[in-house]
Amino acid sequence: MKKVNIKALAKELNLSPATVSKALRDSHEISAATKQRVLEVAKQLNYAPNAYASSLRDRRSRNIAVIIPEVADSFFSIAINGIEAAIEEKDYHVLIYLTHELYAREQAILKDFKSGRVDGVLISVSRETTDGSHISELIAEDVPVVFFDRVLENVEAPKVVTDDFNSGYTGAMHLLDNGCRHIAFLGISNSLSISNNRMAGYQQALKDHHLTVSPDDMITCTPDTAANFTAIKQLLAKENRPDGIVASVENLTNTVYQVCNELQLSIPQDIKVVCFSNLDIAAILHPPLTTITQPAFQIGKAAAELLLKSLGKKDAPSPATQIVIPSELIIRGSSKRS
Amino acid sequence: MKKVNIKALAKELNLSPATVSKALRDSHEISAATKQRVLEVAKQLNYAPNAYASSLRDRRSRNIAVIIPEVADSFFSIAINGIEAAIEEKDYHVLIYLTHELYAREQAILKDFKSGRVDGVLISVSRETTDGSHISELIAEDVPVVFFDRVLENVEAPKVVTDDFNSGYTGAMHLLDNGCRHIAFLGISNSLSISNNRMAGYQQALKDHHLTVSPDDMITCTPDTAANFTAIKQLLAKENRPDGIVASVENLTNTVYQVCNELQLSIPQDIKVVCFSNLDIAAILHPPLTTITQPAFQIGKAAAELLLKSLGKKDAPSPATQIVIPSELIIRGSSKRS
DNA sequence: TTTATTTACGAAACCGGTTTCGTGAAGAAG
DNA sequence: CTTCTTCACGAAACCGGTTTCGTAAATAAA
Repeated sequence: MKKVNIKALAKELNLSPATVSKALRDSHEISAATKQRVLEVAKQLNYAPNAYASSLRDRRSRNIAVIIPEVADSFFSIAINGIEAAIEEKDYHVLIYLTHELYAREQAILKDFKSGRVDGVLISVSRETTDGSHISELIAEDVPVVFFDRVLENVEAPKVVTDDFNSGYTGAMHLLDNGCRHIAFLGISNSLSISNNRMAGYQQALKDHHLTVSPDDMITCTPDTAANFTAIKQLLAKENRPDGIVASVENLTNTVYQVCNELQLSIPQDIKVVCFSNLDIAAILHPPLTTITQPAFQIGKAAAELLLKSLGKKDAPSPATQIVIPSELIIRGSSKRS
Repeated sequence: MKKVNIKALAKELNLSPATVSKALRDSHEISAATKQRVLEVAKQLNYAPNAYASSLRDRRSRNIAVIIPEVADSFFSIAINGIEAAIEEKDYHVLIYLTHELYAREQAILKDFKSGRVDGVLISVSRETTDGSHISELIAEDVPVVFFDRVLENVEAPKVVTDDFNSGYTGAMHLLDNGCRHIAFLGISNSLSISNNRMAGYQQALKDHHLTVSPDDMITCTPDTAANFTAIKQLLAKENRPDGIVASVENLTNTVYQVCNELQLSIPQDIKVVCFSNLDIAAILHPPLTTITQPAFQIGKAAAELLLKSLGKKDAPSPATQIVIPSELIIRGSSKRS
């Protein structure tokens, strides 16, 4: 089968490409009879308009990009569903891009978007990202950007986040209430807002309990699982080891449990654990994991809705817009009072 | 900042767009001095070529599509990494599309690809997909397609799969060897090759042990978790309930464990469980889950490599190409002999 | 010195739709 | 019967790069 374009279609119909185009777009200038003829033959010939030609002419692609660090994290996979739910039927395509937590890749992806490849961007930045100039540049080129979850505070764009400070506070407070007196915090970055805010909440909880915050108890984890294992093991093997852990991302769960296993520390007797996580199987872990569950779907949806508004150009949200959707502490066995 | 296109750039340089274009593409017809000038001014003006214009002219987009049912499944999220690893540096973009297990959506996505939006497609079909005409039509339009994991046998296109029959056989055999005599199978579709092949392997294992295969013990699960819960609960609440379960996809793990929990059946004493899964946290479940782990990364990578070859048009793989990469049984607590 | 070749660049066509503008014909208004 | 609209459609420009082809100038070969 050959490529049947609008010209071929027009020839078949003995009409001009202009007329065919208008008929397909249901223009009022075309008679009902002609429209029907065109539609019929188009279907019969299996005509599919070239998306790039339209994009070129319209100067818009009807594509929006979702940039996330990784897809193997239930927060992001659920957030994507929220995004798609908002975009649904809006005649936009959702393109998913993964940075694999690499700043260089994030830069490269955004750079490519300056060319008009997408009409808007939803982004959750990588762990490595500290500088937001690549994002600001994109915004300067009139490509609307909306942050979700992992935001850069100093870039002027709408943001949708959860209440990271409160969540960190609540998580640590929960452990304190259950008897912990020496709590460690596992972050994923020194620059990332979510990590810092969650840590700040954790610190505040300690302070409110008149406990000192020790830098040794705050570890910054990396995407390297083996390295995290070593670091956490070192932390928990210390003489004066923590009796509680607040882990700031889902992917640390496995490592924490493995280390405890290896060190023969039993959860929650020896050490209690709270983890930011959206995994539904948290409930069937050994022991079931107490989680701070983020409203992933709602965050994705809200962010997409903001972006759609920005695209509408009608009532574009202010760059200062910040939507905060609270997380929920779900108490399970891993933090049970002994 | 305005959109700076090649014309504006040419004007700034006092050159023609043709010359600028050639300079940017490092054509031999352009002098080194001019090339450098162009490059400098292009960078200075922040010039980014319009991807759609190039695609239109070249009649290729340098995009490839990955179509999967869901991203919240570690098989697929890992497979994506494999795909990206193969595509890396090949100057192609990877676009991820989700069908959410809906045939209608799969059709809609593929239909859109007839327009030349992507140069090739990697697909793992939805549960609902039985008819492959939407895929055949795409192939007929000269868009190369490669199946991975969830393939349609009767569509002529290269395929990359794991040894589903053997895996089902091995999983069931493992349970039988550990004392099970009444094993149930949880599938996800009556038409999907992976589900059927895994089930066939399971059946063969039973036959080899001279056990009868009962239709009542083979459940077809849906994307509806609640419904699955009910069905599995019904199965396990029967008087003559199974003493072993082979679950054909990762997402069933949670439900199976939850049902056992609710029915107070302990794993593995009362019932042993094997599940197809790539979850690394299988090891920290309660009890640790025996899995059949698919080579997700390798499958993704191999599929992408086949597609790249198809795009090359040089040594395109035969449509009959079928690569089989074996899965691995990882024995853990959930199937331990009592 | 003449001819052949190479070099470096520009004009214009092209990819495939969309849209503006113009026009002939039919129908309505005067 | 004339004038004004409305209707239905086509020619051509356009979106932004890329490529073919042509050409003037510079250089090399004869």
